[in-house]
Amino acid sequence: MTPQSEDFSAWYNEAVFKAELVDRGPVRGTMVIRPYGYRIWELLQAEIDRRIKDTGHDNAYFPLLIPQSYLQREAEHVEGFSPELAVVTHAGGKELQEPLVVRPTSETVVGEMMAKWISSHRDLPMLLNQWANVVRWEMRPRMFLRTTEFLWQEGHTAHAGEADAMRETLLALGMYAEVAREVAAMPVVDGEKTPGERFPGAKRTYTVEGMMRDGRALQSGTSHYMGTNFARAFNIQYTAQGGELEYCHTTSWGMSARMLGGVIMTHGDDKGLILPPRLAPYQVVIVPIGRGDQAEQMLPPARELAGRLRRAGIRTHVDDRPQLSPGFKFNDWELRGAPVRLELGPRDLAEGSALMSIRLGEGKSPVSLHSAPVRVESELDALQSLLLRRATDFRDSRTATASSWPEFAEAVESGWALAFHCGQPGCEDGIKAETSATPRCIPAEGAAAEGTCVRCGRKSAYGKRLIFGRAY
RNA sequence: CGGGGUGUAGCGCAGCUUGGCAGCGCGCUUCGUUCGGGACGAAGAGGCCGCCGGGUCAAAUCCGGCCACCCCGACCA
Repeated sequence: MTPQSEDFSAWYNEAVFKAELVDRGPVRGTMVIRPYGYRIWELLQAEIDRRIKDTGHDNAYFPLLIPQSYLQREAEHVEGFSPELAVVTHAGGKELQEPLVVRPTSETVVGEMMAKWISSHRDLPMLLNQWANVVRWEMRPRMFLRTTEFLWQEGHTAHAGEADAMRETLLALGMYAEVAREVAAMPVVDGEKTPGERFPGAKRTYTVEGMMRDGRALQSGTSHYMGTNFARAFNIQYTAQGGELEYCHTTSWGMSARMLGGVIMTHGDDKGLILPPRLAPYQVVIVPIGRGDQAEQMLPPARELAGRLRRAGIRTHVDDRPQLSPGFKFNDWELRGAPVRLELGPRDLAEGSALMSIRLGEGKSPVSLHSAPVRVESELDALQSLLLRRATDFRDSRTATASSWPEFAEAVESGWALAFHCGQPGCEDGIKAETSATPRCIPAEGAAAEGTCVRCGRKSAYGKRLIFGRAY
C-alpha cells in the first residue's frame, strides 16, 4: 500500500476493505457500510448535527419518492439531474401513471412542502434539515466518494430576502469548513464555484475543497444560494409586512459520507488508515499480551484500565479476541487507524504501566497505569492537531501559483494551481480537456488581484486567482 | 458509451497455450504445542470452474453467444 504512487486508488480500495469499513452492495455502485465504518459516520454525524441544531435548524424527514414532474419544474435542475435519476415505473403490480424518481436530492419535495407551510413573513426564515440517503446513477462509482446511493445531510432553508439567504448559505459553508478542519483534520479551502461548476438551479454555489494525498481535490461539502429559482418553480411565497406577495429566497447545503473517504485519503499511510481522534470509534485500543490462557489473565486489568479511560471520556476498546497473536492485533489496529494503542502484558503489569504506541509515530513508551487517562488524552489532542498540520503542510507543498501555461500544467500534475482565469466556459472546458483539471473554487481567502488568464491571456474575471486541480 | 482486463471454495489466485481424477495460499473446524510485532504441526470441512449452446470418447481448458464485475476516460457530493 503506497498512498504516493499512481496506485493510489488501489491503495485506497485496499485500505477501505481491509479496515472493514465497507463491502460492495449487490446493486452496481452501492456500498454496505459495516459497523466499524458506520461508527465513524455516526461520530461525524453527531458533530454536524449539533452544529445544525445550535444554529436554529430543525430536523425533518421528506419522502424518498418524488413525482417526476417535480423535477421538471426547475429547468436547470431537471437538466442537471436527468441523466442520473433512478425512476420507478411500476408499483403495486401495475405501471404507474406518473413515474416516481428516487430522490437525487430533495429541493423539489421540500419546495413543494415549504410552499404549503409558508404564507407570512412571520413564517420566515424556515430552517430545515434532513438526514437521508439519496440515489444518483453515476457512471463510475468509488467507495464513499461516489456511490450510487449515499448518506448525507441536506439543509433547506427559506428566507425573506437575498441578504438573509446569503448569510445562511455562508453560515452552512463555515460550519462545513469547521467540521472538516477541527473534526476531520482536513485543511479544506472554502470558496465559491465558477458558473460552470454550479449546482443545477443555483444562483451561487460554495464549496469546501480538500486535497488528497495523491494531490487530487475532493469537494467535501457544498452550500447553495438558489435566489428565487426554486421559490418561483414551487410557489414559495409570503406576504411581506407591507402586504405585497413576495417570493422566498432559498438555500440548500449538504455534507455526505464522502467525508469518510476524504479522511482516509487525507491521512492514510502505507500501514492503512489513520483516524483523527475525534472520528476514531476507538481512540485507544488495549491489546492484552499473550494468547489463550495468558491473554485471559490480562483481561481483568485491561478492562479495569479501559473503565478508567472511558470514565475520562476516552473511547476505549479492549481487543479480547483470544485466538489472535499480539502481533496480529498490532497490525490490525494500525490498519484500522486506531490513534493510540496500549499493550498490557505481565511485565507491564508488574511495573504498574502499559506500553503506549501512537499511530503516527515511531516506537513505544511506557505509561504508568494511574496516569494513563491524562497521558492518553494529551496524546489524542496532540495527534489531532498534528494530523491537521501535516495535511496543511502537504497541501501547501503541492500548491503552486502558476502564471504561465507550462507552470499551470505542471502544478496540476501533482496538486493544485493558483491561477487567473478569464471566466469563459469554453476556456474552462479547454483546461479540462488539456490537463483534466477544473476550477475547484474561487478561494474566499485569496488576495484580490488582477491578471490575465493562464490559458488564453484574456483579462481575468474573478478579481483573484482561482484554485485549479484534478477532482474526485 | 469508448479503451483495457477479469470471472475457478468465504477471500486472493494457479491451472487454459498443448483437452484426460479441480489445485495452491489465506481463512474456517478439531486437537496439541505456542504466545512481547501478522505463530507452528497434524487431521478435516468446503466447488453448477459466471451462464447458455456447439463440437469431442472426454471440456475449467477448444469454438460461438450472452451476462456480471474491475481498471482507465467522459458525469458527479
